Amino acid sequence: MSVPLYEAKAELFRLLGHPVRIRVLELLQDGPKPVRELLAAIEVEPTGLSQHLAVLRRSGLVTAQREGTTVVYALAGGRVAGLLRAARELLAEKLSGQHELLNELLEGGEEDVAQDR
Amino acid sequence: MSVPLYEAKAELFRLLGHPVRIRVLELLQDGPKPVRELLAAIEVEPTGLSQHLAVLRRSGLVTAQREGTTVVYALAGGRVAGLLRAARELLAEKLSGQHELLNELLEGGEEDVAQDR
DNA sequence: ATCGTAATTGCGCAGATTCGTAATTAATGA
DNA sequence: TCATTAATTACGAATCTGCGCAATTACGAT
Repeated sequence: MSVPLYEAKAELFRLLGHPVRIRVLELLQDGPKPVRELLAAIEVEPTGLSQHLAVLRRSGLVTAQREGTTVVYALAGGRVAGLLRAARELLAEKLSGQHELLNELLEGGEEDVAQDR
Repeated sequence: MSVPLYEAKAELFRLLGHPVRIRVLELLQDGPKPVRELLAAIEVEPTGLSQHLAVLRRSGLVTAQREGTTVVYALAGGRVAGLLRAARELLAEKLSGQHELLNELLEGGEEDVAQDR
């Protein structure tokens, strides 16, 4: 195999590492949408959106289809939603962890938390 | 909330978007490991590894603990593995999709694939 | 205290990403 | 054909990331 698996994985994550692209994917979870609609929902300029859509298209995460004067985008494959869900769960875990930590601090406990530094 | 959720999600993905960091997380899935061991497994220089470990530490994805002369890293929370698995599945889907496409092309079918440009 | 090893940090440079402006393509209607 | 709107691409400037080298911290042994 010419490209190690972990490189492909890193590449995938790197592609997802932008707010606009995340929002696009989330919006597309509810079904295909024309660019115009994405544009209305995501605070970004047309040219910027196009560029991010191009990234997602090239990577094969979404598909584009011309319909008359507009272009309709859709998720390519069902696994994208699963990945986004996993990310959401991880974030939830992390934030709740911080919440617990905050409580411990407020209660004035002395337990060492031993992290960072 | 000061930071929109989709920004946090994008940030999370961005953190994962590097081969070395992916490999570290994968290795840590089998349990905590000292830096020395990661270093032996990952083809990267000590200073580079440290920098990537620092990124993962700051983001709270891993924890570090000093044990005498070495430092032991571990995954912080079980959801990281789930995220990596989701990524693996997505990649598998994508690659198998390409495989099917290849077959269609070899069979000389005329069906339009309508993707990218 | 000094040395040696493990690991991290500071810093400068090369390369990649992102964003905006301007130019381009595609389709539709006058 | 010409004008208009939707969407994309080209390109340059500003910014961010990753990497290597040198310096630093932390710990244990002599």
